[in-house]
Amino acid sequence: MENHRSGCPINLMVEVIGDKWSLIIIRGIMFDGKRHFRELLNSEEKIASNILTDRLNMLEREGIISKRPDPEHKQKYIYSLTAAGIDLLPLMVEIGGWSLKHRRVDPAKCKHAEMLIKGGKELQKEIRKNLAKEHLH
Amino acid sequence: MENHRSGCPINLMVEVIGDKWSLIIIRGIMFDGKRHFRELLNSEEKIASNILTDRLNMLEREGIISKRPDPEHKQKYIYSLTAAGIDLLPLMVEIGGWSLKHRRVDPAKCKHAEMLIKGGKELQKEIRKNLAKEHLH
DNA sequence: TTTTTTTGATTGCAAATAGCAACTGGTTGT
DNA sequence: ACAACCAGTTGCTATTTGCAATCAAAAAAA
Repeated sequence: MENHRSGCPINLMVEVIGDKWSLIIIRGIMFDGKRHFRELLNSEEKIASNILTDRLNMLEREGIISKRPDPEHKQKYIYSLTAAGIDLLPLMVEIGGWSLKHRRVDPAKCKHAEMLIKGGKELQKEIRKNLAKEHLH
Repeated sequence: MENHRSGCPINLMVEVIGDKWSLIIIRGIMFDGKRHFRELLNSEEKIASNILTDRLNMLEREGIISKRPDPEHKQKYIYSLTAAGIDLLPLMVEIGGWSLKHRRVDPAKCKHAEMLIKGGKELQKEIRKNLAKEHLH
């Protein structure tokens, strides 16, 4: 049985991705085309391998990502976004926009964010379509 | 000096509100009209008073909320959203929308979220205006 | 075939964070 | 005077994170 602090929408989201790593992992899969454990491990923020293992399992259990064996490489797994994971796109865009406005971001690290803000809803729909094609198998 | 894991917009947001409580506190101030320590302490999720103290100080230091003495009550403080805090409104709406769609929310706890989704951009602008009036002193 | 490298993890331990209950000095209403 | 209330602190335990070393299986190189 699941035991939640409350059934409030904000809280239920926070209980899942309210930590220091989940959104970093989702960012890697969603925007950086990272699909393998090792690629995610090499993020700039230097996530530890045990934490990465833990979060990938959690995100899979929560229905945000899915995992399947890589047919091209017997010891690799391919991590994909589920429909729920892809639906986090607008949220990621909002986060990017807010940080762009209110944090001292590194301009070199904002290509995706700037493009997504400027591209508006149409670009977002385009990216959404691509994500669906590449992730929903 | 500030030491960040990276200058990426997603990461800089996660470093601030990537925990189990910050967004719960912001929700209380933004949607439930909570302006005093005691009101925030009585959230359904039962935040501990030391954590609340810590997060309020952090959110103030990060420029998301501000704090001033309550003129009507010498031992109370009034917590307000800053402009950056108010700019989190679209993010909160996205979170609500996502949870409404992908989590098993408690219908009784979704009045705000449902209203904000259905109300669209116009309602959001209206609420934004009210927040500005009540919080930016 | 043997060796080396790479894969997604696991382990052990220190440090940081969260959770919990009791408590504080000061303020307020009666 | 006094009980209730205020934001916040303290002391303690439990859980989570950070970090480095390590693992067996599979793949690549020799």
